[in-house]
Amino acid sequence: MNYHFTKSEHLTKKKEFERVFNEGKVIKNEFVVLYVIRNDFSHSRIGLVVSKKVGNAVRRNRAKRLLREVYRLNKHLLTVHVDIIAIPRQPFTTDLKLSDIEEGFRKLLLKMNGDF
RNA sequence: CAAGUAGACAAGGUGGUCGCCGGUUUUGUCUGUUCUAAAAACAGAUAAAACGGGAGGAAAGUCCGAGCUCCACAGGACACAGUGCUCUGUAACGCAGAGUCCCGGUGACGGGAAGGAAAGUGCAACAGAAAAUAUACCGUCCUGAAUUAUAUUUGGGAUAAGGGUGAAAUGGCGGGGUCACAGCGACUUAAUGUAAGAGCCCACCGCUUCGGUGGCGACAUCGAAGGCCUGGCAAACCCCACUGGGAGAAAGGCUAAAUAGGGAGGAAUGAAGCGGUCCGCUUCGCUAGUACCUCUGGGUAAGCCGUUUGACCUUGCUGGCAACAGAGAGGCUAGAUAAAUGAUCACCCACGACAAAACUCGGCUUACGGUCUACUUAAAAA
RNA sequence: CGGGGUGUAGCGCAGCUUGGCUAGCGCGCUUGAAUGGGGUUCAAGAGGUCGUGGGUUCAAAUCCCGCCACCCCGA
Repeated sequence: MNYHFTKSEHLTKKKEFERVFNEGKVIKNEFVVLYVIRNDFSHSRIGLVVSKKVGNAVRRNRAKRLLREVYRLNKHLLTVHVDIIAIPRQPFTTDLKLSDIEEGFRKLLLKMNGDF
């Protein structure tokens, strides 16, 4: 099982973000909103968007790290290759632990397998 | 014990598992160069392994000061902005150290944009006669005129010892002293007398000037003289002194890609650099529109360098009250770019606050839980 | 990274230049009058740490300094 998470699995370019936002589908639960679209690579990629409303730089970093970690540990559940943008929702606080959001995130990934 | 003042310190630790960023070494693969080719070497990319590294005291706010880069190796004048007790430190500062003076506190200690009000302009509500002018005004007294008179109105003169307001009224406070020098009011009287009271005199404090002593200096202190003649506000304009050219890492440089070529302007009193104005400097250009230059609009917008060795850190020594400086030895300590330093489990200390680099330093300010050290405590309470 | 602005009554604003007049205006709110009742109208009234902490001054919403929050602009 591959738990690595290298830079080629990040969304980086402004145009890539715009493509996902404009053309992707929206999937969400109580913690996170995902924009998803199929890509042409042999792997999936993810980008993170955290607004200033989440808090100061330390809290925003914490939110990004939690989302990155939950993706890293569960991406093997994906059977399709997609580009994802993840945005934490209002009840997302930095007091959360990984186990609090992991179950919901898995269900969203499994839902993608059926939709794409 | 409590309350308080000043300063210093660390910023959870250890281990396991799964990850992230960049560095060095080794190995593999691919590409390029040298070469006829291979091997080998070098360079680059990529993958794996090993080794060692990976946020702060404020990294924050962006409030000052510098380095660095480009514009003239940043020049002159004006404008504008900032600073404003003294000396020292520093690359520099609006910072720091040591002092002076003033203010606050019982005290340890803390705070102070602390130059100039006889250069000029301005301001001071309400109250008050008056707010900077010692004149006027009110009051009092004498006197002339009008009115039949008490009285009222009005002209002139005298009186500056009355006018009690205000944040502020010609320095403050205490003592002496004056009543035929001038003279307001009170009590008293036939005349008169009595007490209070300013000018006046003296002492002390303050102020100004001069001189002595100490200190690099701010200033302190001692003595003498002057009766004080020019009140307050410059965080009002201003004056004086000093400082400041502008833009900022999206600076700036290189490579790649893209330069279709739309619109406007230009002629020696020209355009741009030059982001307050003028001068000066530099570059380009000067009888014609097609070329050149400038502005505007549109397009491309990927990578590398800058980018971490620096006014650096540690350590003891020397000089200095100190800030700091000097020479010596040792060390290399993040370098990301949709943006790395994390997740989880166990144990321990006994629950960990505020908060994360973005070119780099020196400060300031603000946020914040804890540990330690030194010092202070009048009044009240135990 | 750089530049600018705002904060005053429940809401929207003025006053700040040149410090003092009572911190004012509109809407809203309360009470009363008028109406059979409501609206309109009229009268009276309540409601303010002038964002926050210091400083200058006799006196600060106003001047100066430090913070906080929000908004806008440029590259």
